[in-house]
Amino acid sequence: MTPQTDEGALVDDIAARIRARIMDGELPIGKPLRQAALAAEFGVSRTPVREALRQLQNGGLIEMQPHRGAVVRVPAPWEVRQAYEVRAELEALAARRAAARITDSQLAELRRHNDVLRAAAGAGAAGTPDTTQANDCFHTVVCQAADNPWLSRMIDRINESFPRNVSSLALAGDERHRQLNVRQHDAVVAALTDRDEDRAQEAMREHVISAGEHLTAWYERRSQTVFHG
Amino acid sequence: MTPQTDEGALVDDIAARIRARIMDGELPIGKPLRQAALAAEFGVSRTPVREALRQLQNGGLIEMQPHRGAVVRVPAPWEVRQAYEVRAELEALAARRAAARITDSQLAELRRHNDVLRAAAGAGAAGTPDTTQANDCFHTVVCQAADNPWLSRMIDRINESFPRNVSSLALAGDERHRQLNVRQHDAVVAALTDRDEDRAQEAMREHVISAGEHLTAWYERRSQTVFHG
DNA sequence: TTCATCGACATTGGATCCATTTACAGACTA
DNA sequence: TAGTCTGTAAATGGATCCAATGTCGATGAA
Repeated sequence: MTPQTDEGALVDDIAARIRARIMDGELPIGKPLRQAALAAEFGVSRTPVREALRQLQNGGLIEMQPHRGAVVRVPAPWEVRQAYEVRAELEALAARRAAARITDSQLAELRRHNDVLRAAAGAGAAGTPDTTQANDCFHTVVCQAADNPWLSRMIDRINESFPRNVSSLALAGDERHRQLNVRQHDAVVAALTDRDEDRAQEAMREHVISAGEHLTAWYERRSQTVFHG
Repeated sequence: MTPQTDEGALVDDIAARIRARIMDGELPIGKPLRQAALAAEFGVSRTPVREALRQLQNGGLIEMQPHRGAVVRVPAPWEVRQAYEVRAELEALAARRAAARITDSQLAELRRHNDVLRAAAGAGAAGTPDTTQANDCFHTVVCQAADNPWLSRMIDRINESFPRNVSSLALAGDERHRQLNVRQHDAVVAALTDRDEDRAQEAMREHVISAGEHLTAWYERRSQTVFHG
C-alpha cells in the first residue's frame, strides 16, 4: 500500500502532490498550508509533509515563516518580469541549440501542439487543461530537442515557481494575445524548420518576453485568485 | 546557544554548514554522509540533518539513495560542460544588464578583486582561499550590478552544484589559464567601463565558456579529490 | 465602550522511538 | 576451497512525543 511511484520516494511524492495542487490552482496563492491537514489528507504523518514543504520553499513556490506556518507565495509583479527575463534567455538558448538538433518528428510534434492552441484560440477556449498542456508541451519539446538536461532543469525551476493556472488565466481573457502567442510559436517553428539558430533564438526570446510582459501586466491589474483569509 | 544566525532557521543553518564543508572540499566528492555523524557533530538530532540533506539533494549537490544513504555527488564531465553552457548564458545576461547599471564604485570593486587574482597569478599562488574568494566576488558584483535577484539566484544554484574547491584546483595547476582568466576579467571590466552591453555580454560569455571547458577537461583527466572508500 | 493584559489553544520545530531495509560476516554445504 | 545462505548489526525513513512560540479570545480597568 505504501509504494506510490517507486519505493523510498514518499517525501518527494508528497512534495509533487502538493505542488500539483498549487499549480492547478486548487490551492490558491496566499492560502495558508497546515501541516496537520495535509498529513491527514495524504494519510501520512507530519514528518514527510514538513520535509516536502521545506522543499517547496526551497523551490520558491511557498513561503515559510518560523512558527507561523507556510503560505502559497504571492509573487510581486516585478518578480514576474525578472523571472521571465531569465526564462527568455534560457528558452532562447534552448531554441538555438534545438535548431541544430531537432528531428523531423519533433518538429511535427511542435506543429501539432500549436495547432491545438490555434484551434482553441479561434474557438475562444483558452485556459482549459488542454491548452495549458499544449503550451507546456510545446516548450518541453523544444527543451528536449536542445538536449541539455541542465538547461531543461533550470527552465523547469522557473516555471515551477509560478502556478500554471495563473499563467493560463492571464491568457484566457485576451483573445488578441492568444493569437499573438500562436503566431510567435509559428515563428519559432519556422526558424527551427529552417535550422536557423539565430532566428530561432530571437523568435523564442521575443515570445517569452512578450508572455512575461503580459503576465506581469495581469499581475499588476489583478490580485485575484489570491486567497483572502 | 541555539540561535546561530536568526532564530527559526536551524535547518537552513545546518544545510548551509554541510554545504560549506562540501564546497571547501572538507567533504570530498563521493564521500558518504552519515546522518548520525553529522547530527552529533552539530549537536542536534537527526531530524534537521535529514531535512538539510534533502535540501542539498534538491540542489543537486548530493545524491540520496533510499535506505542507502547520501553521498557527495560526483558530476560527470559532460554535465560540467552542460551546466557551464547555461551558466555562460546567464552570466552573459548579467553582464549585459550590469553594463547599463553598474556604478563607479562597483567598477572599482571589480578591479580590486581582479588585481588580487593578477597578483596571485604572477606569484603562482592560486587555489588559496583568497583567490577563490576574489573570483567569487568578481562574479557576485557583476550579478549585483545586474539588479535581478532571479538571475542571481539561478546563477547561484548552478555554482552551488559544483564544489568550489574543485574549480579552484582545476585552476591551481595551470598558470597559462590563470593568466587567461585575468585577461578575460579585464575584458569584461573594460566593456562594463565603456557601458558597452554587447561587448560585456560577449566577453563574459566567452570567459565562462572557457572556464567551463577548462574545468570539463580537468574532470575528464582527473578523478582525484574523489573519495575512495 | 475601548484598550490592554492575561491565559488557553493551536501550530510549528526538534527529539526520540520504532519498523524496514540493507550490508557484512560467519557458518554450512557442495 | 569456493560459493551460498543466514543471522546480526547498522543506517535510513516514518511516526509519535514534547517543548517553544504565536494567535485569539476573554476578562478587567480606564
